[in-house]
Amino acid sequence: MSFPPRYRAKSRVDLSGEESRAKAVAVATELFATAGFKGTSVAAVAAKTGLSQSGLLHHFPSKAALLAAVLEERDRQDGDFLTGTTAPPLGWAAFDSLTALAARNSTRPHLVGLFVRLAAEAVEPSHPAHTWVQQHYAGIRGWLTEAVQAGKDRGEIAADAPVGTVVRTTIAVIDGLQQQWLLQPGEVSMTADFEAFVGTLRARWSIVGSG
Amino acid sequence: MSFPPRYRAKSRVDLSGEESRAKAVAVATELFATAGFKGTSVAAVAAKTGLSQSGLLHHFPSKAALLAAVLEERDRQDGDFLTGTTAPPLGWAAFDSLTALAARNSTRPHLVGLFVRLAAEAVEPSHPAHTWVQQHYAGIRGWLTEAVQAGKDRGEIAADAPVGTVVRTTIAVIDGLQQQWLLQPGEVSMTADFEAFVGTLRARWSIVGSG
DNA sequence: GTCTATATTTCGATAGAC
DNA sequence: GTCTATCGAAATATAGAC
Repeated sequence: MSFPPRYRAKSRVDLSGEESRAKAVAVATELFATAGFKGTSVAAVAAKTGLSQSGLLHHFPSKAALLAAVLEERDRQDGDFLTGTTAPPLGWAAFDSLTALAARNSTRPHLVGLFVRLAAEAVEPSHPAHTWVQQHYAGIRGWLTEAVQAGKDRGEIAADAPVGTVVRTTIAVIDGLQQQWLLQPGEVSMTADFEAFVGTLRARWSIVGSG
Repeated sequence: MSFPPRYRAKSRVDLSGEESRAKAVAVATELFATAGFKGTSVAAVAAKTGLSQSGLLHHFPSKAALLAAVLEERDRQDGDFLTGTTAPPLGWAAFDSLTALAARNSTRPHLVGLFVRLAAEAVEPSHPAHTWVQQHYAGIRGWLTEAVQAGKDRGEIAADAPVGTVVRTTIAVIDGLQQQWLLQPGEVSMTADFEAFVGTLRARWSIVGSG
């Protein structure tokens, strides 16, 4: 038999509290992904977490703070994939990494839904996720731009390939396929379609013998 | 000097009422485009229209009915462009029509924002615009699929071109470029980027001498 | 056709007990 | 850390006068 909570040593981490918080973030991710930020109430997150509304707001001072925690967690899960500590892939290898990312996302509809919903909502500068969305796009744009430029430098990608257009179009394909995938679950393969798109890019801009 | 309204002939169309309704639809389009459906209040639409909330709800029994009117008007403005009475363009000409549509949309941020916002929101089956969004995608998918297939039949597009993938990717590029265009106003040309994308498709799937 | 007034929920957030 | 209770604001929608 263990001591009741109030007799625990002060230095002990309150795991139960941490778990509640983590569960709330997971629940909020799911609800934000399906109903959006505006369309999700704090009460709904609390109920599905198994807390009262006040109990939830003990961990997050406001709804916006809850969103911030959700985005932070998303970045933590996804961040290492493209911008991790390992050297970023360059040239066509970067597109292969994006294909792998598409395959990975195909198993995580919640994170895809979260991004699609928030990217659309947060177009407005006043939206609490606006800065995050802008930074997300700036990040992947910069990452891919460097990869394409490096591909040119090493003679893998044609020197006259329009870097900006290729980068923007590639990002557009990923985003657009996600939208269709969410709308037609099971009928679309983001991975296969993106792979085919990369194939057309290679056919157009590869330097023969290196692609 | 004209008679006061109550003495007008009964059969006369009340233009002032029609105008209020039309203005409300225009205002709602703008607000739905920027703040989304969930994020826009009936009161906000009424205020910007110059009506009281009840005055607005006289024309539309509910907020969902207002949305329906907005979508109907959007379809009316856009419908004739791709699916009009004229014969639909076939083969590569269909992609040129899409380029023209991109150019046209570049002058109408409200309608682009409306679509991007609603397409993301209405992924959920319970959203009042869900059916509309699904029908919109089904429509453009069918339209483009027929065009590509016809391009094959007339020997314009390679017989081994993957129709479904080309169609889905093309739609994805349009949607994705719209998202980036909304997020980076002025820094992106949807038209130029889409045109370049069509160029890569042509380079890959054109039958020499006919593209 | 438009208004004022109001009914009814639901929202985000706070106060204070345990 | 979690709860009950509650506040104030904002939401959709309705009733009835003009």
